Amino acid sequence: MGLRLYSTLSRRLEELAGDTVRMYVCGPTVYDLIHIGNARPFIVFDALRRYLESQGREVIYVQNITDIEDKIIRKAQEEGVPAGEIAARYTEEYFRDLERLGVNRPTHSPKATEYVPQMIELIEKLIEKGHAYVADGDVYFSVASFPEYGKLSGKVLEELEAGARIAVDERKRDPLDFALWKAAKPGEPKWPSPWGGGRPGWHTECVVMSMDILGVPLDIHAGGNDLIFPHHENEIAQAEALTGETFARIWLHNGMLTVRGEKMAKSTGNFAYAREVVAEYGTEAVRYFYLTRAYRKPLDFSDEALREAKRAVEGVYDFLWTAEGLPEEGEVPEGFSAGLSALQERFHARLSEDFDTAGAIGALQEMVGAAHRFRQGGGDPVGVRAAAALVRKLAEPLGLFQAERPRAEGRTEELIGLLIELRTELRKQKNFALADRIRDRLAELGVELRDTPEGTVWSLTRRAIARRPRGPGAPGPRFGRRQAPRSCSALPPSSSGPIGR
RNA sequence: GGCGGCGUAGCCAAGUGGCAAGGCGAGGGACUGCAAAUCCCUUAUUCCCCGGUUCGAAUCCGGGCGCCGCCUCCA
Repeated sequence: MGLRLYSTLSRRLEELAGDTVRMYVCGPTVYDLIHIGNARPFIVFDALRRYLESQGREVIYVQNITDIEDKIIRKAQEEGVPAGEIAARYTEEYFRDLERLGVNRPTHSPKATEYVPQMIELIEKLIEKGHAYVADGDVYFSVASFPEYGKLSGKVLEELEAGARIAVDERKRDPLDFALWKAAKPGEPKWPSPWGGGRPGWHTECVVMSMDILGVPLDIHAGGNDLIFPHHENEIAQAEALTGETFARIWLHNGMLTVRGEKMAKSTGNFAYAREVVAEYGTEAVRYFYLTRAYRKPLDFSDEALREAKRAVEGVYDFLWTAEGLPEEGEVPEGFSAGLSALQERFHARLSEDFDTAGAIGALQEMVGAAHRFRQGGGDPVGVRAAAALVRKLAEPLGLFQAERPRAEGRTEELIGLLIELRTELRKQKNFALADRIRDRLAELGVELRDTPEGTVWSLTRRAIARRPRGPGAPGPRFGRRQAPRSCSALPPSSSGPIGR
């Protein structure tokens, strides 16, 4: 099945063709833990990648690590440690957070510091071609030398220049020119270059690393929509001024995560660390939260929204785990099977049109509902199992609904079985008081009993699975304003699991 | 001011020309000893407003209103 994606560059849907997809997604600057808003592109584009792979395509997925940058240097100075130590620490934490978010590792995770010689080479070529110039140990890209500047963001040079917000730097020939190379100030990390010790500018690394690993043109270049200008515009300018060829065919940009309508950002303090949110609601609730909203639209973060996502995920698991306990013999009636096929088609149709994960998940939910009704109507259990298997298979690329039912450990299962046996006897004797007491006490212990026509079944309760190791009155994560980001060591140890713990 | 986008039920949200998906919540009913789960019914005659195009518009066009993002580091 084909796939059309909305490209920021052309402002329309573009067919993504080819058996191999070369994809580049802007990664983190490793100066602090990522917040939950940062996680949006990681989750969404990871899901896209996995969907493409499920279609049988090969995806080479590159995501950079910006490990040298002003914020890292500032943090290092604050802590009195080398910048490299800060970068190494948060790089490691970043990969841990990806795991917590259920995001697969990129095929390549190049670091900026590993590409300094190549960046210098690129800058030299741009100078040779007259697109860049040296000023006092800095090197700037000359925006005026690239007539197509502004084509991604839709900006017009003259209007940008009229803008009063652009800081005027005496060394620049034009206020819009941007730094390719920054001379080091005393005490700052530096690499040798033809223009003296310094470090590369931010916009250059993505160009060099993507071209080195993937070549040009990229099939997909993706990131948050706050990167459209100037970051991605500047990437295009450098890459295309250098090669004269299209840098990336399709530009994808996700919408921002907001809090009460305002963009979540470190600088405004209205953020929550990704790992805190995962610890509170679980990996899948977070993914479901993101994937049930079109990736290009803004999405408002709140406790309520995450709780809702969590309940929805639990509902699906309830279905899956129940269905998978049903007998396997029998045949799936054709009518029901056809209904499932229609929903499966809808699932793919939705995804193939600008990766509408929300619409696709709607189709999965309908499968769940249809299966419930089928069973209620006396349908063959095998049909219900078939529906469950299909939901699992289709949701796999989305990183949802893959968890197995949690099992009790050791002899616990047998002991629970014994209690159920006794309780069944009590119910026969109409001793409901004692029977209910067993049920209530087990519930307190996190074991939920359900009396069905086929007998009593039990499960570790969704609520118990979700139970947090904190007192009932303890505060949850704070999503309000926060003054200073907390250090990593102040955070609780990592936790993971299919739907929280 | 420029550029881009958004406005669909109590809340979240899909749908971009042909009877308004889905989720969460709420109310009523069935089932149950009671629960839980599930099922059934009810919760948008209508998609921010006003015009226009069309046999037909939430969907296209024009004009408003409101909100947001970018224009500075930013996923």
